Amino acid sequence: MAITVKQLRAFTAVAEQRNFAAAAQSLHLSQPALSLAIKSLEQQAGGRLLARTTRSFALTPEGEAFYPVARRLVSDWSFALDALQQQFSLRSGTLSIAAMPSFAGNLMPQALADYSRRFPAVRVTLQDVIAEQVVQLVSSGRVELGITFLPEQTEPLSDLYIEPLFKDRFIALLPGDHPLCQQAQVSGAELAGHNHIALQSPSLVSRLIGDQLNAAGHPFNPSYQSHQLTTIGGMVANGLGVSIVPSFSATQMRQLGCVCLPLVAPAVECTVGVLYRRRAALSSAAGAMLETLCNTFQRRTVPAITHPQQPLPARQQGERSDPLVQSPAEQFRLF
Amino acid sequence: MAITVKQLRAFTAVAEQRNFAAAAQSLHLSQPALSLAIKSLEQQAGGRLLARTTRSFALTPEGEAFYPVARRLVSDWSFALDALQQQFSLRSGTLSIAAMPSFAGNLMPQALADYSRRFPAVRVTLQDVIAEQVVQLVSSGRVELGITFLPEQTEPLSDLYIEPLFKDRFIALLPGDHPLCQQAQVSGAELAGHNHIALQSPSLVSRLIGDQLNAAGHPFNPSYQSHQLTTIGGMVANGLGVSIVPSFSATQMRQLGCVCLPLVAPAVECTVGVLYRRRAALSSAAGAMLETLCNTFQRRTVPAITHPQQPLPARQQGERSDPLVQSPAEQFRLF
DNA sequence: ACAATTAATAAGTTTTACTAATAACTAAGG
DNA sequence: CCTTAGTTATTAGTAAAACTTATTAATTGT
Repeated sequence: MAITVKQLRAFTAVAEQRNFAAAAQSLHLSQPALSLAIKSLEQQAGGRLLARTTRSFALTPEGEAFYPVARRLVSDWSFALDALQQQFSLRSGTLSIAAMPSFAGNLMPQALADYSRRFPAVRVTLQDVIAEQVVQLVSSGRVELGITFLPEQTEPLSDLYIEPLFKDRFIALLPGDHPLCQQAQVSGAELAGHNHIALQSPSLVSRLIGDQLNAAGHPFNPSYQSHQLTTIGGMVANGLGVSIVPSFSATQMRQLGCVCLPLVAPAVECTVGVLYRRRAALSSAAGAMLETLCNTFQRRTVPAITHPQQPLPARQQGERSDPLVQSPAEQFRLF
Repeated sequence: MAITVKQLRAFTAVAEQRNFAAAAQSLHLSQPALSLAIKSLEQQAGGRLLARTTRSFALTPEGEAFYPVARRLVSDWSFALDALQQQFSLRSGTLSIAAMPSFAGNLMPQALADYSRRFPAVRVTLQDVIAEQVVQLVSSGRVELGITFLPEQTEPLSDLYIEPLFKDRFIALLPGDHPLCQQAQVSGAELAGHNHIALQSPSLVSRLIGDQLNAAGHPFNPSYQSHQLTTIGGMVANGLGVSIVPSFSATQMRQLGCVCLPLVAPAVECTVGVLYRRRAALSSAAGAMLETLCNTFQRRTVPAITHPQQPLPARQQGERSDPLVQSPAEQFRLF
């Protein structure tokens, strides 16, 4: 027993059309239903809004005063709820994500292209920041998704969820004129004698590399550091030293004049994954991006993941079957 | 199947209390009902708003974005409908009425006092204008009620409704030192030889007076005219002539120094009534004023009305039994 | 006064909303 | 790892409401 949206719609329709039967039709209602709706509205309001007889029609002074108010209420209502539905159906909205620079520059574009082709109305903000900041941005809630290397075990990822994408095998970066370039691959031992150029250290990535090299008995003491992948590429290309970088930056590195060779003994590997706070709390826009990332990268070369991983069901844009259900197997927590 | 106000209230309550059971209680609902309301809201919106598990609670990004919107919608809704109910229950609102000056100055105050005692929150605007303008203001809709003398028959009152209040017998106005003042009453014949001072002429009132005097065989040719009753009183008091005015201005006239005597042979009578456009189209504020006027004046001295007239049922302020019903006998149309 | 038009009412059915009871799920504690 | 406590979801049954068709009442123009 409260005034409903339907009743206000009924009122505005009748006030506009000045005729119950016509208004009822435009509301897809029978005329008696409309009569009852108006009657109920008037009872709850405490007085008449429509001065109606069978042959004449007018608004009461109260009705006259209330009509624009009702119109406004109804239109605000529709507008707000349309906007909400639009957000869910990805016909609008914004998405903030963060990715480590190597990924943002080399792999992200193809996922972004796919995504924005499917959801052209969603505005995407991509921040390329170093791995540590990716984690920070996600856990502080300033971005919804973060893409970075996943620490192998028991790292301070607090209560973030992860979605592994693929395991990347790092590659050795050599100057074009370096003797090792003649080989088909390079070992940790062969790199040991050279100057190492690393991304800023201490950092997640350089620690990952260092750990794995050290575990194999090779020292890792970078001589130079840079924040930018392109700088590293340039330094290596100009003979300042060698470096170890993710394989997916190979194209970029070759363009800078480096030679890229597989790194073996030890093979330095690291898993790239997506971070987020709570699976259920992802926006539709973020959920769709996560799905796009999985579709694009999870069935990649090395299906390296320890957990059995099945790709997300391809949730189509038009399909609205039941976006609320989600397969529980999709999600798991770190440690 | 549409999003309802109740659902949005449910959403805001849960979002605020972060707990279904508590929110359900504050909404006077059972917890399952609230669950269903939220579920239905989410289904119609197209996605989740609340990221809830049995142990954790959060808003999804969409829910976070929608919460202030929902709050606003709900509060606008409540505000607008409260205002409407207030208007009907006469706890706010405005009322515009017009009355001819003699009534506005002499009788209206007591009705106004009663009204504003009962409905102190209603703002009343009273225009005192000549009879013709009263009719104009009512029929143009610029005031809701008009109080004036009613033309006896078939006058151009277009489609206005009337509520007769009482029949007033006009009185003769004489200078204090006039020989006729010694009499208990004055006849038309006795006034015939004197200068007549009338309200502006041609006007409804002076024509009414003239018609009735002429019908009795007495000439009526006013020598002076004035727009103001007080001016007429002053002129009569100073011996410029005699006049015929409504009896209810007697007090005012005596204060100005005139002598008031009953006018007989012919007794000039005219009915004072309330005009309005459509009974059903009266605002609550106007309806209450009409009722007040009837209560105050209809059971007065001369119950002169031709139509059988029963006073309006005293509709009390607090009583809200059924303000929509109205006894059909209360209303009738002129011609 | 009658016919035509329009709103209100009545009766019956379908749909919706609610409650109580129960199940399912999550996180904490043993 | 299992249990327990606390919380939400589901189910089933019932009460209420909203809707539709058919009918009645009322008003205005002829």
